Amino acid sequence: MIRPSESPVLGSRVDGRSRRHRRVGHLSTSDTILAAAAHVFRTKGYQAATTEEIANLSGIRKASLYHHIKAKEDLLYALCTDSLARITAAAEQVSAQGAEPVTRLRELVRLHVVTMLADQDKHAVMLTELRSLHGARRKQVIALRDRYEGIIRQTLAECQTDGTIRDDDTVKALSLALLNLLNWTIFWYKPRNEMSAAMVADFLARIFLFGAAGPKLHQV
Amino acid sequence: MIRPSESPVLGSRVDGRSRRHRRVGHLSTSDTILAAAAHVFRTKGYQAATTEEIANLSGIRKASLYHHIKAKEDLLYALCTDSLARITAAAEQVSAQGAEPVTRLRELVRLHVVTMLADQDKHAVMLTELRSLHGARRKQVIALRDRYEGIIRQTLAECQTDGTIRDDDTVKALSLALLNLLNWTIFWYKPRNEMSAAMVADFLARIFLFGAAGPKLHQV
DNA sequence: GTCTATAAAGAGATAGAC
DNA sequence: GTCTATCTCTTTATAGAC
Repeated sequence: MIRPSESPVLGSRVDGRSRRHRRVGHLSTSDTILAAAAHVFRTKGYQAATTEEIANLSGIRKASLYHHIKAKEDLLYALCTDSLARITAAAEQVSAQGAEPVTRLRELVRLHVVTMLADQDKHAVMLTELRSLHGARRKQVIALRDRYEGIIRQTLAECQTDGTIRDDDTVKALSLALLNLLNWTIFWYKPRNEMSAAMVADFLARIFLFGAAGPKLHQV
Repeated sequence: MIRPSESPVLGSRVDGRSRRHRRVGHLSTSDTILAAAAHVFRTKGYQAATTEEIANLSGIRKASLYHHIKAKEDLLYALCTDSLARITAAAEQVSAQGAEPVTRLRELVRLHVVTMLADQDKHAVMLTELRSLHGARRKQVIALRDRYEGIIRQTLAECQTDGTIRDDDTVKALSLALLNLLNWTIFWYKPRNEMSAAMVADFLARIFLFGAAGPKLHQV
């Protein structure tokens, strides 16, 4: 049974051997289903994705799916919380480093882009299929997202204070512009791109940091 | 019957009086249906949007819808071509002006953002629901989109030539970054925002132009 | 834990009256 | 041009055997 707080991330399981039936990449059945769901949800959208297609891609029959989940929406919820839990945990580590604000901001951008592009299916689903999640679970995912954005905004504010980012724009406007710049990448980046995810991240970070530079950065 | 090449844009009809049954905002029934479809497609996604809900929002019954369209997908196609035809026509006018490249680029950004935010439902559908359009019509919409992006890239290249945009980034990378910055706005901008659409456009243009500035801009 | 078979509901589209 | 009624197909989810 896939439970929100326990849902593992693709490729994260190392103890696959304890399972009776191993699959390609050492994923448990639940993990295989999650990966399949992410792929189909991303490609066709949540509503157009059928449980039958997810099952087939997972190597089982449609009915067997319901041994692992209670409803199709469970898969969406698991993917969203998984995506956000991971990226938020990493961002909080960066924030706790105590490095210069602008250095942390660069790291947050890199982390955001690299994490997002390392598992595009899952993060694309979180970013674009949230409207198909309903009730309390939708609110919960939005709260997780707000918490993550809070880390970005806090760092931006610190950059304004030390003069590396101009302070005549609001933190809110700056964070929206930054997330604009980063998030839309999910729609066009292909792993076989001439640029690696890290290169894309640094390219976008450079545009933002020059574009929103404060007095201090100009002296460098 | 809603035909792709004839589908009018919301609010554009001035000869509404020639219709027997006028509606709020002087929209013909076909226009009302298009607006309703745009709204429901955007809110729930194409697949989750039911023809019944579109009909109800249009003030008619589900079956009456099929006097105006042959299939649900017609609505998606009409919205996509409408969105792109309009923005492309305007962009081509800007390009024909003969002003300085960087001035034209600023105008293109303004046009892009203001047009997009003036009819968010329609443009959001074009930007995010394309995967639900199939066959030849999908290809056609992609071709329209490529043509529009071609105008942006051409202008960016001219900015590189005259030194207002740095030429050590590829035009392709720059255009992707610029469209990142502009397009994601559709997900968070609300008309009641403290910033007008034009202000958002100028804010984003400034970030991009400073962030990707070439040697000439630094002398200004 | 997976299977076949099927229930139950939803939704796109059509028929034909007015 | 809109309506009521209905067809038909798809899809989520369950029942119960193995």
